Amino acid sequence: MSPAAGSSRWSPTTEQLMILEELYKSGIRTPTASQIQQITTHLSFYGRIEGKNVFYWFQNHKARDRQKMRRKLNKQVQLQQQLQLQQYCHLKHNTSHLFLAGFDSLPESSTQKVSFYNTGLFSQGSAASTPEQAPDFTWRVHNPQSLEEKTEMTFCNYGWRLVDSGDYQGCSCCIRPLKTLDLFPISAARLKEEGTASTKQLFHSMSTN
Amino acid sequence: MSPAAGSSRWSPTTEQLMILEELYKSGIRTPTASQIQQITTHLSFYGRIEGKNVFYWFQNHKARDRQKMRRKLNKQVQLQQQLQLQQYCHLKHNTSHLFLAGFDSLPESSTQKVSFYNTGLFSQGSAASTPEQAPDFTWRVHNPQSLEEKTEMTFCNYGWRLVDSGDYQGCSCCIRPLKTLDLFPISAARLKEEGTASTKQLFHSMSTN
DNA sequence: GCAAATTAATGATTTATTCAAG
DNA sequence: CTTGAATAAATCATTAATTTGC
Repeated sequence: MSPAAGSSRWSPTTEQLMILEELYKSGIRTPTASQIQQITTHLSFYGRIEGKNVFYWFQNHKARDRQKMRRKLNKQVQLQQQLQLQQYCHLKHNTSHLFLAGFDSLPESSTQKVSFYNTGLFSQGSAASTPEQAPDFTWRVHNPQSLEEKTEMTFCNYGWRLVDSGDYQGCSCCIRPLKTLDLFPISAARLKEEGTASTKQLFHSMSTN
Repeated sequence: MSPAAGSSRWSPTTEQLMILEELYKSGIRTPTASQIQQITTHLSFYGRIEGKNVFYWFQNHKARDRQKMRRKLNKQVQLQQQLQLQQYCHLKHNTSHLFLAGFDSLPESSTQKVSFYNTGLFSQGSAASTPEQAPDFTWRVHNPQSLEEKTEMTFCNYGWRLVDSGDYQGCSCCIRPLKTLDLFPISAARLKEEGTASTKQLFHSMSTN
């Protein structure tokens, strides 16, 4: 690619990335238009950047973070399920003279719900974000006092005018009510990616031991 | 709400709506930023309107149109399935001395694919759109010659500057390759809304005849 | 070492879903 | 119930890592 002409898509410099991650860690998830503008302005010191880049970065980072967490949770739950299954099979083995043949559904907790936003990753963040090795990144974004203020714009779509509302108002994600997601009966799309091993699979993995 | 202060959300005037629908019928689905700007400008003659209103209108209209069509298609297919099922059952009845008991899957075509964009609703539109009762709507949007030009922006997100590229370039939806959707093995989300009746349901509906 | 070829990350777009005003 | 607005999920597309054969 031509070096100066800029390639077709933005790729963040190391510093830009560090700052963005710092902001994310500090609790920002869906920055308002004015937040985006300020962030863009500050980051443009380290290289070419537009508002939409910042917007997309947060959107993608949030989504992929969630995705990562889901996968992790599912792994845990799968392990737990396997354990339960083994216990169950053990019981079954010890009492095989009483009942026979396989079973198709896990005994309990298959439809257990887990609070998604309560897992700590989405914590308020106002507590710390100690700038350990943060370089010349000195502008703070959290303004705990104004957490009550409703953010006038949380999504930044076509043609929104940037409304300068002074300083940052903290992350909007902290205000909205917590959501709970079904952990187990998951949409087909999710199943595609992090499909919780079916009982059949579990059986298979066990039989090969 | 206060009358003059503007209610919380835009509600299109009759004329604005008519024009928007005319544009939609003419083939526009995902207008570019410049298209949005021009449309907005023209529509603002009939009442207060912003670019994002136009943007959202097309997005929603397209989505709900598709949804409507899906429902219609599914109804058709369900009927067809029912017919097939009845035929099958008839055959089954006439040969019931040969095989026994119920079946769980439809005999054929359960995984048939159907071209979604080929159903006519998404037709090119350059052919007609005769302005039947279109009032003072005189500005054309289709420019068949420049269909080859790639639209530089198809989605209009945060902070995109409106790039004035002269006139309209025709709808981008006409350029992209046709997509085919699985008609039958459908995502859970779709199933929720327009769930094609399961064999069980079909049986039930038949048994109540 | 070093490109061509694969694969993994991730920026950008589109589609689906949800919320809420009227 | 309809529909404007907003968000989340899925998908596309390009770039960076990484591997592989020389």
